[in-house]
Amino acid sequence: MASRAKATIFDIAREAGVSKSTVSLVLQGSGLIRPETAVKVRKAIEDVGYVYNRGAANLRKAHSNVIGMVINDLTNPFFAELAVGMERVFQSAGIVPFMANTAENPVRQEEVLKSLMEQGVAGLIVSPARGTTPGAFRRLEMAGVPIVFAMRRLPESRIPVIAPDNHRGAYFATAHLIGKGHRRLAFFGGSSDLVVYHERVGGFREACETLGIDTRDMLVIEGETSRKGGIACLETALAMAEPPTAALCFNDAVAFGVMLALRKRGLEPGPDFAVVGFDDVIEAEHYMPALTSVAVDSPGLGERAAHVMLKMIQSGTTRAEDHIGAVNLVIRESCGPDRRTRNRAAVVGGAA
Amino acid sequence: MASRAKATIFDIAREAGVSKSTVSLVLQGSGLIRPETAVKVRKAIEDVGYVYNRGAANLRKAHSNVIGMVINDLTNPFFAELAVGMERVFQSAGIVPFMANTAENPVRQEEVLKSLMEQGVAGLIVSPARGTTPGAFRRLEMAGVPIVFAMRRLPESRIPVIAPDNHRGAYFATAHLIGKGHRRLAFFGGSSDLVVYHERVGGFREACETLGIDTRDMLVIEGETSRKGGIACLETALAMAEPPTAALCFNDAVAFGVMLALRKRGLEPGPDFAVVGFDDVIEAEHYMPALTSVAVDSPGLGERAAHVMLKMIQSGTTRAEDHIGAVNLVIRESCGPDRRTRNRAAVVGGAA
DNA sequence: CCCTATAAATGGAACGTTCCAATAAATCAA
DNA sequence: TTGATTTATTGGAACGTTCCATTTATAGGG
Repeated sequence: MASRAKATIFDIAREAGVSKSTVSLVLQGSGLIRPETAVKVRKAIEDVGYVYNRGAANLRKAHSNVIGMVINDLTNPFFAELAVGMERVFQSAGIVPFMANTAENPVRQEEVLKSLMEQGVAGLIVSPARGTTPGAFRRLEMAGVPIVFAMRRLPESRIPVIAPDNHRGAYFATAHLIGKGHRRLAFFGGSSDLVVYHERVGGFREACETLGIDTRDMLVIEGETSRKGGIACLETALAMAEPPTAALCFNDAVAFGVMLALRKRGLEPGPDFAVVGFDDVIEAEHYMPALTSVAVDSPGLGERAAHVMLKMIQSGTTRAEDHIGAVNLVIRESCGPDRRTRNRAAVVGGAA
Repeated sequence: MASRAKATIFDIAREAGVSKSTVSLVLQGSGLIRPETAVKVRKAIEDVGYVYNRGAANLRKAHSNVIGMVINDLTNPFFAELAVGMERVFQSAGIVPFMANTAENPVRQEEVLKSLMEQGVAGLIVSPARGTTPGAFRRLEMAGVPIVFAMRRLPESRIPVIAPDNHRGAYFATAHLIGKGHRRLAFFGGSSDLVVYHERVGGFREACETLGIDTRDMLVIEGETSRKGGIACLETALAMAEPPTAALCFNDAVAFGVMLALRKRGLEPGPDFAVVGFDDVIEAEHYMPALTSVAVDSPGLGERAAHVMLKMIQSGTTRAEDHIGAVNLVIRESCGPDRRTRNRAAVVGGAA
């Protein structure tokens, strides 16, 4: 019986022979209602095809149960997994989060945030777009909306962050390369407008310095964080007078690009040039050769971010502790000619 | 200056020395307001840190500008791209769509749909989860919410569908294999609870029959639509007395699995066993060997779906034409030992 | 049988907007 | 000057809910 105009609690009330207040109480599962009455009301709800108007409710209720997840790049499986991790915990909390993609575009991000604010979100988990200005979240903060950053942080912000231990991951990976005997190393890809970049390069530098690599033997080449960027980085590096023999890549996409470019030049990734990735996406394991990479557990970080968010909402605060997630260097076949570990994946590292 | 209680149009009105109605008009960009007044109001809006309450507005306005996109699997880049295509269109229409992931779970999907309805969506684009029951969208339809299916359809539904020409794509791919001289062919992966599966298998069958392949020489093996599924299919096939020499795979993930399993057995994908994928995800091009696959242009389909949705909303209808998108067989290196086309990508086909 | 305590149900105001009808001010034609 | 017309602005009701303060019914104690 689809009536054109949508039914309200008044229609249900009439149908069930009670008052609108009673219907409201039933809707909220209040124990104040006599069970038989509740049954009667629920039947009426079913009969008239009623759909709850959350907008109207929120008008009165102070806060909504809507949580927004703002992701910088959904086509990157890495971030998609982050989103999925968050969804999992919200689901079990009975909340349906809304996702929006910013496609690494700060302007787009602005629109998305505005829209979510207007929608009256109870909280926001954000993986900020590259180039986000420090003031982008001012309005949200002013409005007292709880915010959590995931995977990425902003330079000078007091908003809590859930992110992997980039520094340590880069350190482990670099140490691994040095342990394989490499003495001239490169860091490929990424750009300095990302805090993550500085953390990873920082880990790379610290490992080099600590383990006795000369400053002139460490090479940092910025580039796109994509296959294309990886290809470009390798070209640049190999064009040098004294090229590096190994590279830590900003992420796995860059690493795939590097391997592709090596092949194109007739070089074999691994024996001829060692490459390590970062993020450990699913493809890393299935690549030829399988890519050694720093695993960051993005679904786990997503879950963590969601938990922090729920706690913030529950306690009505806008502050929370940062959380730096453990990383693991997953050793596969792409780095160094060490035949002992060839064809066998091993795990070392494991940060606090 | 962030006042704890959020500002309303009344606060702005007081601040600017006008009435709430004037503020409302300014907010809607009405031309009825004297420009100087509008300026004054806009300044007040800025000063008090006002955020528009869309929920309250929708209460009055009949319909919201919220559009929901319900995706069955966001970690699959194929569907993520679909979503991105849709977003692009909505963005340029000034709409921020909300995405939700159902993770191929009909129960989850039910929750998501309910939540979106309560939120008062103006329209819904859905890639339904596997195993969705025919009645899952009844309430939405009753409520008169415009719905479009993308990529997937439901068996007996009158909801408009935007999907690739699966039948023709499978036909082209199969014809290509037969053209390479293969005479015993398999279809790998997928399961019959998906309409897409029947379309693709249908195309495969038709090509075989039309081009003179004996029925006993065409093999259909169901399986998971993942790498793992592909591996399993190949094992099954090669264990047969008279194994096939080529396979069309349900999607690229299955194809990757098949290639992996071939390698593990010391066989070279291409020369030793031809494999064709479906969907043409980005990795297909970069794989070793590069995968021949049926390209379906998912962002394009997403855009199309979004356009159809906008038109439905605009015209207040709940009906629209189906749209079957063109497909292209992108020939790379993974099928058949034909050296002439080796290392060169070529495009054939191109459906209406 | 009355008074009080408890349980169940209810009416009204409020939430922040939009939109219509109405008013006030300014302009114009005669 | 007067009435008609146009231009800007405004108050009030309505949207669908929640929640508080009441009311009504039911039971218990003396």
